[in-house]
Amino acid sequence: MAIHKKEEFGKKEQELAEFAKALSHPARIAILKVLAQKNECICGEIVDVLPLAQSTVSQHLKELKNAGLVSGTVDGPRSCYCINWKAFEKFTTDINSLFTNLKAKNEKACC
Amino acid sequence: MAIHKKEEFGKKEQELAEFAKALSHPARIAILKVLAQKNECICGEIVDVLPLAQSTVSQHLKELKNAGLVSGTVDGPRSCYCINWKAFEKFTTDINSLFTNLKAKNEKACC
DNA sequence: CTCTTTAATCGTATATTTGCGATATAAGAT
DNA sequence: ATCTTATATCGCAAATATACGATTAAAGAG
Repeated sequence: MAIHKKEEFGKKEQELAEFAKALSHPARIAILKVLAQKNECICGEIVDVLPLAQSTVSQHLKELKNAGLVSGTVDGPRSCYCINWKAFEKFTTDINSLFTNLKAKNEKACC
Repeated sequence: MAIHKKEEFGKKEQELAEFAKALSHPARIAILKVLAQKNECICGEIVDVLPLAQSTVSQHLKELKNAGLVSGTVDGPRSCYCINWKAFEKFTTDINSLFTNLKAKNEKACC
């Protein structure tokens, strides 16, 4: 039991869910916020700002990278990250295309 | 160890993360899609459409309800659910206010 | 009242996430 | 070559999430 059934849903649903999962932890939201504010893509400065160990932050960054929300390059002894704005736009667009345009049709909620 | 530290982040971050978590499973996305399409708020019809057991669907609905994305009322022997569009708007607005307006300032990504 | 239908909840197994310390890796500095 | 600095990765413990069957609860049908 408990074999996860995520694969049995539509591609769009899976994609959106993956994006959402990347945003589903306050630490990752906070990381994105830092990256958005500082234009020069930070790295270990994030560790200083967050209440988490270096290894944990590194893990969160990896997840954001895997989800495509962040890109990172090695810069000498340190790593440089920044937000992938395109992926962000895709995310909000996908949400809207799934729900918000349907909203127009039937605004009158029944409960 | 492994005491979760979600509380140590800002309120906004936590709120956004909670919304995102609710959307972080394809089953819940699929449920919202069904609710958005059928104007009359469905209940067990969702079970027929999804590849999941009744109890599992009920659990997912509960999570959506807890996150405020869905509202439900009892209607005789059955339950009636529908989307809370206001919460949805708040979600997309919050995402935008956190990131998208920052984007305008520094479009030129460095990596 | 009893039976059926519909949905929520409980108990449980398994999978995944979160978090940290320790270790490894990689590059610049001395 | 050695030492430092900056990150990533490994291994583990604890917490959560996912899924299901069984049971419970609640209301309409007979």
